[in-house]
Amino acid sequence: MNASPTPMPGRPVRGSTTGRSVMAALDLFGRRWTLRIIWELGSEPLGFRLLQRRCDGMSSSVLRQRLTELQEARLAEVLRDGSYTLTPLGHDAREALGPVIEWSRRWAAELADAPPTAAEGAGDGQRNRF
Amino acid sequence: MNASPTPMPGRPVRGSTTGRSVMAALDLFGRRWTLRIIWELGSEPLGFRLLQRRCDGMSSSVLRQRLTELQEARLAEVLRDGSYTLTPLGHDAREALGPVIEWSRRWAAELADAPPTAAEGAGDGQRNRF
DNA sequence: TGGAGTGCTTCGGAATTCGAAGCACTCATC
DNA sequence: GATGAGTGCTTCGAATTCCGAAGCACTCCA
Repeated sequence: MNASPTPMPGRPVRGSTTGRSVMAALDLFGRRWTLRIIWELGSEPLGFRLLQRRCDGMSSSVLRQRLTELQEARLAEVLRDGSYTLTPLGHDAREALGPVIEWSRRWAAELADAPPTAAEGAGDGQRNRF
Repeated sequence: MNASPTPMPGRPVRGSTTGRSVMAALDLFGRRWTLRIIWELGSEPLGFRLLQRRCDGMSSSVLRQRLTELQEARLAEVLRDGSYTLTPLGHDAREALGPVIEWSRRWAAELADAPPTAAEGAGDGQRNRF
């Protein structure tokens, strides 16, 4: 498998020596596809290939990696029939994600009428404001 | 600069053809350090170098990239004095992250007494359950 | 006139992600 | 009982992303 161990609370995480649980969570969630997988898995148990399709055909190798991480972190588990689900803890996590989803709607709304025109951080005018 | 454009609601996102705002948000937040930056920036405005230190010395190139993305997404902005803050929208986002932080505590607690022993998804027993 | 500190860029190497291909297997259907 | 379709999962080379040290231009203070 690849490198970087599954972030867990209590011990140092990638790029952090503190080991605070928040940072561990932020690291876990801050990996490509992790949030998405939790989201998709939240509504119903899914088999590997179906889950992959739900995630816009993400690469199987990474999906496998993420699923392993989520299992190690006790957010997901495999059912008898081989499909994946969220554990109670995993469902909690997904619920915790609820406000983020709500926020994204406001975000979309806000960007809708706000002028996306401005030279938004592109190679804009003032370079050094010293 | 690097590739992959800043995810924005309304148009297709990396690995998604739907363009639903939720997916855009999940993509934006699912980039390394993004959540962390929002988190650190939430408490007070920070200059580039200080922010970098707060983020466990993350690489400056990526920090620059993330800050640009966050500005484009209207979550962050630069103050007169050159320091970075969250916009109101950005603060909303951070608040939306609150439950995730709470959850991480429960997560830590749960993993504390749960047996971290089991062969958790490692090359465990049954390979193909067909 | 020096440091010391800042925002930010460059760039080569390391790590992660992608995606197509394939393996082993099950479950119909023929 | 061969065939085809579907499944979970691996492998592996290439593309992308990330890292981190170094450096540039500049400001502020002594």
